[in-house]
Formats: sequence, structure tokens, C-alpha cells
Amino acid sequence: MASQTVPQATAERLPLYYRTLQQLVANGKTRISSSKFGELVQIDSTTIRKDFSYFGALGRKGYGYDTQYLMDFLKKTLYQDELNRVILIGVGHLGTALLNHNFLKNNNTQIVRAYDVDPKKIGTEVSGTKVFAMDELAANDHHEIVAAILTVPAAHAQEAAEKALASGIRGFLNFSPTTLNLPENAYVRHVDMTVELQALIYFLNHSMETKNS
Amino acid sequence: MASQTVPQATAERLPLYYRTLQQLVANGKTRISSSKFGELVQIDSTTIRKDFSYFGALGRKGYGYDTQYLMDFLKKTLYQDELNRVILIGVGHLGTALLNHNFLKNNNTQIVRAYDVDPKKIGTEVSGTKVFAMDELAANDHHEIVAAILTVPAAHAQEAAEKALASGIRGFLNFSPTTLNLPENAYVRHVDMTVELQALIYFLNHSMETKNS
DNA sequence: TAAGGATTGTGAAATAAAGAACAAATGAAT
DNA sequence: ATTCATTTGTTCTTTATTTCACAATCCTTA
Repeated sequence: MASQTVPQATAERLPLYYRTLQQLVANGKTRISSSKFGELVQIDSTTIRKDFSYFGALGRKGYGYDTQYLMDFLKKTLYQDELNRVILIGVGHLGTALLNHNFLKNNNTQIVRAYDVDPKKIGTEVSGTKVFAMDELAANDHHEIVAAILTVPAAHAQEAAEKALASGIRGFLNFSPTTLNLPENAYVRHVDMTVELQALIYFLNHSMETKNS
Repeated sequence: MASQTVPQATAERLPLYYRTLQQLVANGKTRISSSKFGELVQIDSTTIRKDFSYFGALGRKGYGYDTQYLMDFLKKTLYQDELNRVILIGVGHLGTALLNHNFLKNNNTQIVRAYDVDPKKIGTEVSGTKVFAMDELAANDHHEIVAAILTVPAAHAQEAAEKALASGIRGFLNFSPTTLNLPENAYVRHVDMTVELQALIYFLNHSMETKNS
């Protein structure tokens, strides 16, 4: 199976490839070479060809890649040909922003329900998504849910994640600035603006010495 | 200089180390071993010791690391001992959420001004930050600004980044789902929820075959 | 249909990162 | 003071990722 051999680094680039191909197809481009594509995504063309090669021969020598075909292939590979249902935990500033953001526009993803502790928010609807009480989280049936988006304060993230886990959710997109301690069968991706900003500042301050090209 | 030898992977872990040390200090812990610390951040203790070793001998054999000392060291290393001024471009749902988020709480970062094209937003204040017209962006003096946070629609991200660049900004935290094409002396970090969510779903669907531990 | 140019797919080499293992040094206990 | 357990800093090994180089193949055009 491809899944056993596809390197992690490759898998993490697939969404970027997919998004870029969506744009190309939308713009009417029917074919593209690995070098042109590499310029678009700012990744070496050899890396791109090797990435694709893990899934077989997706291109044609002397021609390049058919954008529509490649996009459809990645769509399936990334499970974007089916609706991905997620829940959102924590309807604060960031949570509300994510609810207002229409994930369905370019992504087959839907936030089907939200959870919060605030009685003022419970029972309301934010951008078409109903807000439920946090207490219901662990009790609800979530085996149709692929992931939980965590946008709660750091102090409550672990507890919230455990409740979601108890309801059958194994995937977490963690926006809370804390490391989650979850069992092996759970999978967490961490999005941390603070970390990104600090890393950015660090590299900016060190780029003068290292970048001499 | 350390900057020439610190691997990229190490540099990207420093903010996580720093945040975790802040929590330890806040909780009154005065010392910690690399193995205990490793459990907290979920990184192998050898990796942690090696990461620290690039900056010299920060610990004491048979004792571990002094949390306060290590935190202070990372604070300086990450330039968190000085105020980092940033601007925000695009006062939509996400931009507003970031303005409402108090960066100064745990981070020495301040969003000093925001920019938008919407006449209804220009001149208003969001959470204490004034919103200016996008047209003023390129003309303003931004050499005290370390980075721009981009929260505009994908179609306008490149243009907005170029204006910010023209005003003297070299660092970008890009939340727009598009690849920015900027000169060598600019540095971009991309935060893309869609990419993260797709990667998460991919790994979840492949974890059964690969994870057998 | 033949020739030439373009471009992939892939082994092999190079680079980067992570992990194992352990000597050296320190702290703690008696 | 001496012993013993602890834990770092670091060398060496292993693994992962990127890049190079080029044969194989296909497209295009005359």
C-alpha cells in the first residue's frame, strides 16, 4: 500500500499541492510541468516529482501533469471527495471566526456543531452552527465526526480533548497554546500563532548571518 | 555565532520550550530534567539536550536545568525581552479575532495598527487598535514594525504583502490560503487551517496501517 | 514517420535530523 | 570524605529528507 511508504514530509505537502491545483484548474490551465509547479508552490521540482511518484506514475514524460487528473487524484487521496464533519469546541473570538469562515467553499468540511461552557452561548446559533453545552460533549455520539477543532483557553484544552476522545473523536486540530497528552490512537495537529510569530522573529533576526544568496 | 549552527528544526522548537518553561515557572517548579521536560513537550530527551547544547552548557550534570534561568535565556534568544510591534492586514472574521486576542498577555507582541479596504471599518477601533485604509499601507513608515499578519482573502494577499514590503516590513505571518511570492530578504511563515485539517484527515485515515505500537 | 526537444520517474549521493549510548561531572546521602 | 545515583553534553549510529543526474519515454513538428 502507498500509505506504508509515503513519507510524512510528502504527506504534509499534499494539501498545498491540492490547493494549488484547484487554482490552476479554476484558471483554465490544463497541463503543468513539475518545474513550473515547483515555482508556484516554492518547492524544488525534484521533490515534487518524487512526492507524486510515491503514488505511481501520475504524469507523462515530455508532457507534464494533467491538472484536472492530478487534482482529482489528490482530492481522493486527501478524502476531499467526501464531506468531512468536524465539531468545534470553544466559541470564543477565534472559534467564532472559524465558524464564520465557510469551510465548505473550497473544502469539503463542515463544522456540524459547537460546544461551549458559557450559558449565554449555549442554545444559540453562530453562522448556522448550533452551540451545545460542554457537558453534552462526552455523552454525544460522534463516530461520524472525523475531528475536533479546539479553540478553548489553554487551561481547559486537555479536559476538552479528553471529553471529545470519550465521544469517539480521534483527530484534533488544536489551536490552544498547550501540549495535549492523548493516547497513541489519537492524532493531534497543533496550530499556534504565538509559536509561529516567535519562530518568525527568530529567523528574521538570524537571516542576515545565514542568508547570503 | 550560534545562529550559524543552530539547525532549523531546533529553532522551530524553541518557542515551544519557552512557553512550557513559562508554565513551569508560573507553577513554582525551580528545576527540571531533560527527560521530564521531554515528557511535557512530547519530544525525546536527547533531542532536547542537543537543542540546548547548541547554545552552550545551559544545565548542570546530575541536577538538570534551572527553569528560571532557562526561561530567561530563551526569552532573550527569542527576542521576547523587547516589545515586538506588528501590524495586521485584513480586519475580517479572523483578523478581528486576532485583534481581540491579547498578544501581550504571554507574549511581548503588540498589534499596533490594522489595515482594511472596507470604508465602514476604516477609522474605527477594534479592541484598542485603529483601523487604517489599505492605501496608506505602502506610504506609512514601518521600520519599527517587525512583521505583518496577513488575514486578507487569498486573492489580495500577494498585493497586500507587497505593499507591506514596500513600507519596510520583512516578516510575514500569512493566514491567507495562498503562496506568497516575495524577494529573498523577506521571510514568510504560513498558517493554513485548511492544510492542517487535510493533513490531519490524511494521517488519521492512514494511522491504522502505519501505527502498530 | 523521423528527429529533436521536453519532461518524467528513479536510483544514487548528499544533507539534515533524530536517537542510542556513555563518559564526565555533579548533587545527595551517609 | 566517600560512595552512589542522577543527569548532562556529546560522539556515533541510524533514519528521514532532499537533491543530483540521467536513462526512458513521450510530445511535437516538420
